[in-house]
Amino acid sequence: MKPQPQGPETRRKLLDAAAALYARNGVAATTMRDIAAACGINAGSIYYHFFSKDDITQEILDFGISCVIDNVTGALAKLDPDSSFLLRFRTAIDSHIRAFKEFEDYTIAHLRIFKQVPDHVQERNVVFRDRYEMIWRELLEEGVRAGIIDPSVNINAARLLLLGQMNWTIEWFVAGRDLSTEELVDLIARLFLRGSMTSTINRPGFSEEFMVQ
Amino acid sequence: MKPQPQGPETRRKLLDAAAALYARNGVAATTMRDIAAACGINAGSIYYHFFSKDDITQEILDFGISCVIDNVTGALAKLDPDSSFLLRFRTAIDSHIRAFKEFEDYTIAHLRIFKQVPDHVQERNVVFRDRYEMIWRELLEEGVRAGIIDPSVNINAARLLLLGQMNWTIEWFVAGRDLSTEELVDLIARLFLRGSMTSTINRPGFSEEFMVQ
DNA sequence: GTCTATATTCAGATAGAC
DNA sequence: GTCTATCTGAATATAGAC
Repeated sequence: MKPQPQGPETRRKLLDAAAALYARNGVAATTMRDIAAACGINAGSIYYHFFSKDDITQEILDFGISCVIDNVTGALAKLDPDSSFLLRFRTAIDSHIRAFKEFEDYTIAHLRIFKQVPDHVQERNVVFRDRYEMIWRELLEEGVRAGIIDPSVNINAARLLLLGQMNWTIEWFVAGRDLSTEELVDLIARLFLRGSMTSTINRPGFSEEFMVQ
Repeated sequence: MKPQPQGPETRRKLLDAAAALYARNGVAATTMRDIAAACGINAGSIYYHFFSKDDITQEILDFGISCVIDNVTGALAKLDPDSSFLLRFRTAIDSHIRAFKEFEDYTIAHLRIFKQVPDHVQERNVVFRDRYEMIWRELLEEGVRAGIIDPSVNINAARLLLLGQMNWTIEWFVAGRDLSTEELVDLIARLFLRGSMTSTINRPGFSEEFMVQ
């Protein structure tokens, strides 16, 4: 079953509407009246479903990351237990990008508003963020153990660069416009693993010469 | 001379204060009273220097990208005219990352608030954004012509991935904490050009096998 | 479970004194 | 060039009817 925020119909419609508005305009610029209007009810009625605006914000942030965790974890779990690191890596990228698309109002809201919400809301959400980082930390360590990723690479920084690159795709990627989702996933995996150089240049030994100032 | 927003002292102090507040809290959550208080004046006095809040926002967005353009353009111009693509590429990354740090209130504000400002403010700012993308477009095309970047790589998408990766560093990179700026720049250049694989695996021919599902 | 009505606070912006 | 004072609209949240 497709994951979704908890609760009855109207409550979920309110969250969906709020997520879309947050993603587009930010939290402070989104009013309770806007959220209510998008669901055809009045602002006062929201308070039957939620304690406060922060309460709504919290739920959107939490779902915006946990839906990605579930999608990536699920995709990796479905793989053959002894599938290669390369397949697992590509699967993780693929399920990350597809989750961002499938739940885009929540995931975009999550990324765009995180730094602009009250501290106590951020703090509760960090638990999810840490859990997600751990998935990627373990995956990259697996790549090092498998002899694929060079141990000389700072994999903490590399992980943050990789995730940042994927997160930023929400700002420009529109599936099927110039690029299919599959092509995007392939390119991200390729750049991270093999880079962009031609095969003839990208040979053992070149690493020592190529960065000399 | 270090670039900075135009105008007399108080005006610049107001912009500096507004940029810092925008970067931290977003536009809508930043009040004219907040900005004024950070400069030790009253809210009404701001209107001697600016027409409106949007006027301030526009100037912060425009400077937040033009300072990066100036820094990168300047760094590339200082290079020997026949320096290698590899040096020019690393220099561009280096000057981008350093400009983001040097003008961080403006650059972070730019990236965080862009999608949340009125359309007419965004539209005026897009001129600068396009100019910056052009610098990188030409640089990557130069890499293809030099035989360094594989022509099979979609360089439009690769450019957006690279810039996105660098932009996202504002969310996690603190110079000197786990990583120096130079190490970050090296890693970004390395991953984009050579990837993360070990030299023994990353040989010609491997490209055909490694991505099979 | 949603309504109307409203209390309270605070936003952006203006006017005119100094 | 900055001040004080204030207009006007709009925000979150509450209360009680239905």
